[in-house]
Amino acid sequence: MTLETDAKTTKVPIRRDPDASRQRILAAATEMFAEQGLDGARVDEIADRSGMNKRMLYHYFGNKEELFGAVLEELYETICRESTKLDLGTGSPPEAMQRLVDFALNFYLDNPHAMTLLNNANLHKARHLKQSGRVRSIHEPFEDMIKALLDRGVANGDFRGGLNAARLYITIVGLTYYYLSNGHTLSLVYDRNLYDRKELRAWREHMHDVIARFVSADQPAANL
Amino acid sequence: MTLETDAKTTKVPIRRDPDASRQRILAAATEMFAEQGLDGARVDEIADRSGMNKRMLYHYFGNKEELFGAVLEELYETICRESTKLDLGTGSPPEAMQRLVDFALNFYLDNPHAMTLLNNANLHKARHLKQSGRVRSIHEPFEDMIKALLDRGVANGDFRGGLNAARLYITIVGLTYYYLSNGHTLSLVYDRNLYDRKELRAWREHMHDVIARFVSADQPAANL
DNA sequence: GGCGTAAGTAACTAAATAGTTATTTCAGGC
DNA sequence: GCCTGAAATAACTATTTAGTTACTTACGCC
Repeated sequence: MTLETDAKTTKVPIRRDPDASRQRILAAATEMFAEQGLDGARVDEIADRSGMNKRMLYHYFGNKEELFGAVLEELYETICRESTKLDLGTGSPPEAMQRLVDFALNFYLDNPHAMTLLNNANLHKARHLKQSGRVRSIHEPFEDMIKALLDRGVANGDFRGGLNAARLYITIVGLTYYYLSNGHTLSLVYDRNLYDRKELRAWREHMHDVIARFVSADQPAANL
Repeated sequence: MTLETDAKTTKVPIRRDPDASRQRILAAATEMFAEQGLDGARVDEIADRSGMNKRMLYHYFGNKEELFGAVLEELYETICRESTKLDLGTGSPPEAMQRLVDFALNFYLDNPHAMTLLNNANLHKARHLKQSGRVRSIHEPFEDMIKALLDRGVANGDFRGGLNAARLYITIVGLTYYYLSNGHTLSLVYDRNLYDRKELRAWREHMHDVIARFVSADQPAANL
């Protein structure tokens, strides 16, 4: 960063920056926990990767478990921040629904960390997140956005009525998440690489198809 | 104590049973790995729980990683064994498809271990299964069964053509798996317990609905 | 019945690992 | 300028952990 003019001194003064230090630790921890899981991750390596002293990790976060909690909370914030960029109020409802599907798939493609982190959170029955309490409020606006889209689609005659926003969302993310998170074992079973471009493109189209048919008020385009 | 034939005085002879010993270790390991993950599980505790000496674990399985591999392989065998019990050749195609969906959901409900084990396998990019090679052959008959069902449904006029068996299967398991595996964080987000009977029943119906609409040749009846 | 091998045991070890202690260094308010 | 508390460091420790060693005990085969 910015350098002082005193190059002649024997000791290079250490520029302090608490916020940046905290953030660097959090970033290194996110990476490590995602790669190795909560128990597989090593505190010493997190410290090394962040370029910070291990003691600082305890200074800012208390202990390994709380650090993991902080990582998860930040993850939910990221999910929320990205989610609200989506404007589902414009375009035709079916087209907006496609954008919602694309958003979910793109998000987890761009944030591969997210899945292993969430898997670990669930392995521990989400106890690291239960303390937070913020999770719910973080999700709410997103939920409302989907509800509004469904209402708009029904009013429009594109979507059928009685659809549940939460179930729709779990469906979309489920299709994304399982494919990507279990892609290694699935690739083994099906003897091909589910992560390559062609396979991913096919899966995206498949998801569009499944969701379109699910919400559609009438026979989905196929062959009528 | 000069009596020599008394069983309880000197020593109780230990009955040996290699197969049973191996199996007990494997069962204890399955439990532990499922609860705590590969890195969270402790070799000493696996030994304790199985009632065996830790040395036996190394005798039968080599080391912790290979033991984990053995657990995963056994899991795939279980999945295969259960799968082939399904007879999708009888009943109407839509009814058989419903049974397939129920099978997936029931399997993961009855084998909660399976999901955390598979999550761990994927966290380590399935490297523990790559050695096995049996995985693919284990899956094949199941794949064929689904293909046959799809063909039957198309011939029947119930299902549309051009459906891909692998994608259908991934879709069904994805809907099951994500809901159950990430139920803890989802329950937090939606502020209700997704594992209770009512929620589970609703999700089962939702899955039937999604799949029925996906495979249907025509407009699926509104509330089948 | 005795003999070789596999099953089983207890106690050990070397390396890791989460968390601490004691101490120094900087930044900003007065 | 200087003083206080937060930021940072290096070296340490008490445990834990996967894996071993050296040994004993039962089973099956001739």
